[in-house]
Amino acid sequence: MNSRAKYKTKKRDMLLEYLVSVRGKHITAGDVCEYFKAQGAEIGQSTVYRQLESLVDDGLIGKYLIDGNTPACFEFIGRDVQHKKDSCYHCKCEKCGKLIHLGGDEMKPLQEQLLNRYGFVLDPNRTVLYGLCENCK
Amino acid sequence: MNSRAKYKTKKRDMLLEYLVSVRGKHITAGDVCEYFKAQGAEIGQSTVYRQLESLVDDGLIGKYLIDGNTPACFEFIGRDVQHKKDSCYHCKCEKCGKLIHLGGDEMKPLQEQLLNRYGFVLDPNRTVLYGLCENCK
DNA sequence: CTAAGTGCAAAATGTTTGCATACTT
DNA sequence: AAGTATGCAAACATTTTGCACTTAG
Repeated sequence: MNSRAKYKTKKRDMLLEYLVSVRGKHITAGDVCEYFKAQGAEIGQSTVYRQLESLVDDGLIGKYLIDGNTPACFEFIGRDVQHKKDSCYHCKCEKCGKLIHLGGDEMKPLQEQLLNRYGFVLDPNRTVLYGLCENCK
Repeated sequence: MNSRAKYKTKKRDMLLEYLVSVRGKHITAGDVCEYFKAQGAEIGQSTVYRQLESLVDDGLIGKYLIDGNTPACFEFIGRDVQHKKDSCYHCKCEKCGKLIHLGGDEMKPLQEQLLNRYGFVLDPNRTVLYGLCENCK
């Protein structure tokens, strides 16, 4: 939780580049390891975990927790503050596991209401809306 | 996800009773084990996990995830539909743990929007809005 | 040269599972 | 009696850590 990058390293760049290339998808630490292993350009798993954490701290990627039995997911956010503010709440179907990404605008009213009424600031990264999707309900 | 109780057992009752007695608090599987160990009335950890899961499936308790490095939390919800309706959604502060209970009306707009736009039905018992409270932000 | 990053293997953590035994109905 | 619950120990999966080595600045 306090691992800002100080050096610009090759592995870090590769990692970020990969996350950018799959922008919009949810990627686990395992996915990352697998991907690079397949490329022949292996990155040690400790490095993967440490750099992912660091990228989160630097605000370049987001970390999402869908449920307890699923590994943490990471996703490129962007470098521009604009985009960050709005990014990504998620709905998860309790039955089939389907994920729905929400645009920031969809949560904005609730966000503001909670702020005004309780002084509560919603955290997009930790908040998952559970329920049943179209097909499962 | 499919472990409804078929028998009424002593251990299950003890577990539920405990959850009721600490109603409003978030309890982990570890907390449960510890508590009963301290009582001398030990319950095996597999039983704790299995019964907690079963109680969730039966809708008597809720399961919440604070973050990836923290174990899953459980909390008594209630047996009566009445109470369920009222207890609805809640916000939890990631820092101090403070819980804010929301009235159903506060979530209604979002609920309806998700339904209309995605056919997604929110589950109040399973959904926790995480963020920072007034004092912690 | 110094501080930071890397990789390995080992540990820590939280949760699940196989199986023999005990309990509910 | 038949089916379920329990407890143990072992298995699992994910993530973290200690330490020697390498690399960036």
